[in-house]
Amino acid sequence: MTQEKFIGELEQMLLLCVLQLKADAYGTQIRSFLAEKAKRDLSIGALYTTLERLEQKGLLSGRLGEATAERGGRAKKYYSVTGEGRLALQRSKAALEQLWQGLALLQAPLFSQGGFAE
Amino acid sequence: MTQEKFIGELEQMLLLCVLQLKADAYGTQIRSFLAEKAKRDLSIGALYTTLERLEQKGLLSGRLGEATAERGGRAKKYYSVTGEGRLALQRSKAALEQLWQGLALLQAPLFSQGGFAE
DNA sequence: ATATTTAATCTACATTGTAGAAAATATATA
DNA sequence: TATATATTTTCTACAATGTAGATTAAATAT
Repeated sequence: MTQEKFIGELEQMLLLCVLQLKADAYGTQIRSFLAEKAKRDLSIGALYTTLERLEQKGLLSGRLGEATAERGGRAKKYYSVTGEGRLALQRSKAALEQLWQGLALLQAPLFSQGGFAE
Repeated sequence: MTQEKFIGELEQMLLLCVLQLKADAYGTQIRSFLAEKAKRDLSIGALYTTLERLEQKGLLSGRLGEATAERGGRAKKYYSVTGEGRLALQRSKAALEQLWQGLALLQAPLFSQGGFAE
């Protein structure tokens, strides 16, 4: 298979969250950020499973933080996006941009349900 | 589950292809279009399976064309994006735009990892 | 010690992505 | 009119990604 693989929709989003959160990108933060910005609520399991896979694929790299919690609690695992992760994001973005090119989705036809107009 | 579902990456792309191709959106065309614009090569099976699912979910609607082939062959199945399909696209786009907000991926850090130059 | 808090891991299953062979259906031609 | 050829879709099976909730881990507070 000569073609490079595309990453999934959620994978894309989590990578972006990590980039946005910079030094503060760990599980719970990422989850809140995604919910706030993208209106996408993930279960704990969905979140960590995907982060773990991203790490295994080499698109994210994680390191354990020391216990600097205010009230207590387990150590955080901080993530950052690798070079390969950034490349993957770029590729996805470029592809989507090509496909959106010239489309005016917000126009009238959007609400004309079922027809074939445009 | 109160949250609306997100559609997959490939689903997104196929919906966009159908929009772009307008009156000429059937399997083989869609496949070529995707390959050309997004550099994403799908097998026949991957293509039709996804189109079928999109139809079942009500994001695409399909109708059989009459046999107007030049040389012969089976009738084409033409697709168009439903109102719901357009909504789904908008939602995906909005979410991704939010997450990309302010990121300058092409800057220096992208090339600071081992061997990912472009 | 024991409760409480914060965060990550584990286990299991559903949905989406992928592939290639097979089938359907038309035209061309011997 | 059989048979080859072309075009396109359907079928079957499996891999990767998405999803959830219970459980575990590890810290602080009482």
